[in-house]
Amino acid sequence: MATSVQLSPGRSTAMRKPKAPEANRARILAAAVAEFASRGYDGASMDAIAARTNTTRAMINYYFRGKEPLYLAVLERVYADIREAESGLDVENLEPVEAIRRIVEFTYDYYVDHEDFVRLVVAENQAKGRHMKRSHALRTVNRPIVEMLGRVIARGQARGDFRADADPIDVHMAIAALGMFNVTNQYTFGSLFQRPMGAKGDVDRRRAMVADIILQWLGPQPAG
Amino acid sequence: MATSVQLSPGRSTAMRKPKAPEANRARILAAAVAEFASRGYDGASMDAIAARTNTTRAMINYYFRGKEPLYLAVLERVYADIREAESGLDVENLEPVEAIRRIVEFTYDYYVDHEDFVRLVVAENQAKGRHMKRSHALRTVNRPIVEMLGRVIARGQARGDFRADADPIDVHMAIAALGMFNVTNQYTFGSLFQRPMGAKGDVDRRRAMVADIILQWLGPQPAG
DNA sequence: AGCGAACTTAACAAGGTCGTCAATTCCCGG
DNA sequence: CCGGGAATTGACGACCTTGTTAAGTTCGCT
Repeated sequence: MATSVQLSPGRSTAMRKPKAPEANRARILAAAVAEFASRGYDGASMDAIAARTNTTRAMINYYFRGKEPLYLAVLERVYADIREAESGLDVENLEPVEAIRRIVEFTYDYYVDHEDFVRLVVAENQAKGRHMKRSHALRTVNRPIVEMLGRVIARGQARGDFRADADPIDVHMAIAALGMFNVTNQYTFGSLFQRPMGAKGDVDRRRAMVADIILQWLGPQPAG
Repeated sequence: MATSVQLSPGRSTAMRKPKAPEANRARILAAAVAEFASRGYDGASMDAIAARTNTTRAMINYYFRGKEPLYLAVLERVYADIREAESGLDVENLEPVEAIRRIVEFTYDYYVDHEDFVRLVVAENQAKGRHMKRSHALRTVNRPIVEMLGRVIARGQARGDFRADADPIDVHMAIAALGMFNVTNQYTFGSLFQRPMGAKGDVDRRRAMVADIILQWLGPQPAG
């Protein structure tokens, strides 16, 4: 909408902080995360982001260089966040089965608690990874968690807990698929029998269910 | 005011269409499916749809009543398609384990072969089911497949093939989650180790994998 | 204090989108 | 042949979007 805000010079704006370079940047980025996650790339409006931050569209273009670079910064930000959260996982000292269970539960909870992240990932996939291709940093985000899984699986195989042909990437994919579906498809799927999903659903039960599915599958005996 | 799909009131052999009303309607709808699936609701352009059909935007608004009603018609169309395809599944005469395997394989293949459907479902979920709520027909689309699953699972439980607490909705959710993930997340996930997914991935291997996961989970012994 | 640079604001221009309306063509039945 | 209504066209108006630019403000440093 046409911003027809007329304010006398020296009134309310005078009380504003003199300078806030990095703080403003961070605030804009946070608002952009919310807006892009909520409305997608096309649906998101620079004015809406500006409105969330008490700044103007021109200022956003001053800090970032436009809509697309801002969106890329958003993607890199949320991916960096989950990577850091994953790094806090300490599973090397757990027995393989418990380690897998912890990884599954962490991943499941992270998706439930960070719906913005999930929505951004989905949006980027809907865009066929168009923007992601331009960021080299986003190419290897999944590697740490897969390597962690690989070490745990190898330990489990050495003990005979897991089947010999278990593949870390397949396992990660199954975990992510089952964990994300609750969040991503909660509207079309939840309409079925009014069964709530996502954060409002039966989180505890479903989290245990996903862990059971993965562990049953990883078990030593191949499919009969 | 017959705004909805109202055909000729009586079936008369002599009655003929003045021009090409239904043919154009169908062509517009098909183009709209492709455009909405490709670019999402906001990203889709009515002019682009018109361009795909050698017609004009005004004509689309003549047949349908605007962008949103058209989008709803698209949703109802693709959901009707999958429901009809599912109805062709004949699993009542199969043994429970084989029946589950067939259902999984059908669902998996349908997603791979109908990426448009999957993308539309994802888009609608990203929109928080905004448009879907207005269509009463879309409220019960998942019911047939879940009921089919319920009958198969009940048979399997009676034989002792499946665990007693298996829930059809949970099973359907797991199948859908694993099947959709390949298609929906192929870009962000496929970038990992350049492992192709979706229709270009190792379809046969992954399809069998999903069936194994489901059947292992359904197996009679609970998680040990 | 004064200067340069960072920061902020308001306004503009170009482009794109959608829905509608009056006018026109086309076909069919009388 | 001709009226009438369905089908189709072109054009208009209102709205929203983004990026830029020129002017103003504030700050840090010398």
